[in-house]
Amino acid sequence: MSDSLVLDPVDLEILRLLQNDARMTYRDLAAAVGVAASTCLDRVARLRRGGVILGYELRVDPARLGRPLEALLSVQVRPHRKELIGPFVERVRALPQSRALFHLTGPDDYLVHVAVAGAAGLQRLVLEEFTARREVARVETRLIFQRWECGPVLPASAAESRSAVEGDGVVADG
Amino acid sequence: MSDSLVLDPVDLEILRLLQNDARMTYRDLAAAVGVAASTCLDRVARLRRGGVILGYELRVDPARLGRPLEALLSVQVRPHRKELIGPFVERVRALPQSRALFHLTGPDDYLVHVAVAGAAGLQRLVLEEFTARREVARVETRLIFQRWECGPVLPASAAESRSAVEGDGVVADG
DNA sequence: TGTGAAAATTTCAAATG
DNA sequence: CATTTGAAATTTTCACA
Repeated sequence: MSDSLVLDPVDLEILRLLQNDARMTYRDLAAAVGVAASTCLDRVARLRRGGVILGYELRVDPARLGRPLEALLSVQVRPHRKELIGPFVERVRALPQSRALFHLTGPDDYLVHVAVAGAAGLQRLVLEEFTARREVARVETRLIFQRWECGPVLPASAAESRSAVEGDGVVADG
Repeated sequence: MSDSLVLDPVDLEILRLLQNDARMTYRDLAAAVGVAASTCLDRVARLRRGGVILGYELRVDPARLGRPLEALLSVQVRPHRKELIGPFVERVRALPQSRALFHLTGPDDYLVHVAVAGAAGLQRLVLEEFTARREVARVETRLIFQRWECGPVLPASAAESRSAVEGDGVVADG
């Protein structure tokens, strides 16, 4: 858990490949990266100990499990006090429809990603589990038409972090 | 890819366990579920062929990769035509800061989940990659204070799908 | 679906540069 | 001192009962 964990090109390539397919064998990983399998094992163990790798997840299709409709619920929790938000968070996390929960800046404090069987199930969820609660002041429901995954998470480059108003021009695309 | 894939209790338990730890061995899985390892292998292969299991993901900590700040960008794409949104989607997906992209109902068409090095990097990203684009009419930025994972995705029960206004009472919590 | 054996992989201790 | 080698332990995988 040390905060300074130096990642060399081998680590980065391992992370890139494993984010593409987490079940790649150490043997294949080693061949792709150009080191021995045991070195891959060491590196992955170090990345795990260092907190870079948090775990291995199974990606499932909610639609195939009878949840073809996904939505994002923006929820405003009224008196935003610890005594209320603690139970609220735990209750939302325990809902079988919940996939993820975010605490955000802005007027809508929480965002809940849910997967449901259909519009009726969504209505029921919003009315019974959110609107009906005293601590919930407002719920805004938006359906997810489509979702795209993006590339692997890689270390931020120096250029990404530079301020937009200093350094080289802001919108100079010529 | 057949649409009707019957999932028995063994399948469900395998899905539940694998969503908890996708690297569980078939041997351990078999012991936990109470069937032979080869049966687990068969079931997982069937679930994969059936499209229930989409893949295996590595969960990494963006903060450990120099991206301690995450945000959600609500983006309104102005003339919402195919010729514009195709390139927009692909450009956003290719950004190293992007983690996920959603097409939503509502006034803000797209939601982009990003991970950046800090406020300066976020400002630069919003100004240069979104606001500066002709097709982007509006961007609203909300920071993610915290994120919680929820339980595994499991099949929707009949009760979940029932309409809220028919059947047994709506808010009868007595 | 289970059994058991073969193939492949993971994992580790000792050797290497 | 990280990396590789090579072999042992474990796991995956498959043919057949």
